Amino acid sequence: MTRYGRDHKEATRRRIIDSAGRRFKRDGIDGSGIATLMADAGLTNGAFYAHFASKEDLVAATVLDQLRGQCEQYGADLSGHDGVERLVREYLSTGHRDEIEHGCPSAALLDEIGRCSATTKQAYTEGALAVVDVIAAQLAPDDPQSARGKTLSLFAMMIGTLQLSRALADRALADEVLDHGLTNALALLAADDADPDSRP
Amino acid sequence: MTRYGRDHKEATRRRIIDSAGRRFKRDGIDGSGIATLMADAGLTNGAFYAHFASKEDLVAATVLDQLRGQCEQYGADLSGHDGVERLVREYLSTGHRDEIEHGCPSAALLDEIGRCSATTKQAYTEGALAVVDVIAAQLAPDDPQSARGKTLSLFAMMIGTLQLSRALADRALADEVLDHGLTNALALLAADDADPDSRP
DNA sequence: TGTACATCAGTGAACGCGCGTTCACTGATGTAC
DNA sequence: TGTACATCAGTGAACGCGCGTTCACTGATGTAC
Repeated sequence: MTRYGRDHKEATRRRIIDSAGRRFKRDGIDGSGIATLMADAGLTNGAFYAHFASKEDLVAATVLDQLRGQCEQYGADLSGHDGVERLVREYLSTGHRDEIEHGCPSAALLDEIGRCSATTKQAYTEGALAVVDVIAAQLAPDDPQSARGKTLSLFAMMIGTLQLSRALADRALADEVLDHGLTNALALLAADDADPDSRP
Repeated sequence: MTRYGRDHKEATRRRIIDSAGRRFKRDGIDGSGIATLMADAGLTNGAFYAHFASKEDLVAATVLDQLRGQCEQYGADLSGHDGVERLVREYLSTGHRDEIEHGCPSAALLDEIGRCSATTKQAYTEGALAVVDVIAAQLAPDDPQSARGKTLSLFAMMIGTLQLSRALADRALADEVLDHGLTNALALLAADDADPDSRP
């Protein structure tokens, strides 16, 4: 039927999205041009529009794909008890901070995503909720919805902490940010949040 | 001596930095061109290099200026007891989220700053530390240094929360993120962090 | 089995445009006499 | 007080380049006979 094997084109599209994920996280969305993105995938610029309607279209597809990959990875990492604590420790590590292109897409791109089209923000919303649900399901297997608020805050805190650690020019201070972030993230995790309105 | 008044040029430089702060926060650093930045200040592109050595030079100056402005603003807002709590409530409000160009530069630009030159990251480091110190001094007037870790985490959490709220396409969910973020930020603020190593 | 044809993923040059940067020039101003 | 000159902040056109996008074309493949 198709001359290149049934899913040759689908595989190429996947290859573009995979390498674009790494490139976007490394150089930013605005900082990554079509020619570079295609060269990363071993192709030339002209082939791009056989796979995507526009750069924005690739951005939305890549953001969603990155977050789905994060879901799968976290789903595997979270097995066993203490799963979330291990995840938090891994997230707020110097290794994660220094390997941007293999790390969390939210930490690498969140403020840029806030400036993207509605379509991209919808893709982000869908993907981020899926990530949050994976974590919440581990925190409260009986009622994941009850843990969503805490999980959203934990997620936001980890993102901000990693970005801050990456933006600081002073290595010792950057490490200190991760350290304190870990302490406070674990405290948030351990906190009893039964009565959120009992503040003075 | 100088024909345009003693500080005419200095005033123009300030005008460029002020409007660049707003433009960068709105459109991103990569998303703001020299011609646009100069037009914002009521000038043409050619005059740019009489004030700055390069775009990076402007970026570094603007980042530092934005953070110093934040210091002054917070210094004023923090007066009186409950100052930090009021600051957190203001920061995690829908008003702050929806007024990016007048808001926190870290929330608008932090992941982009992480990709900037060492010079810009040094400017960011200096400015961010000053902001953190203003808050820490309010939390622990007798020993600000002791509150720095907690303040860094609070700052990171607020940045991540605002970015997340801005990136979500679902208004109700975005508001929920701010709500839970506020609850958990206030909990972090109220927490007794005397023994950070007493985790199970 | 061998040849003619249809398919279509990918090529590479070109489009107009805005980027960061440079530079010869303008023209309003303050100074000197 | 009036004129000639020096200063220099700002202008606007131009530089080469990379951007996102378009399109006529290539050439490897599978199908038909």
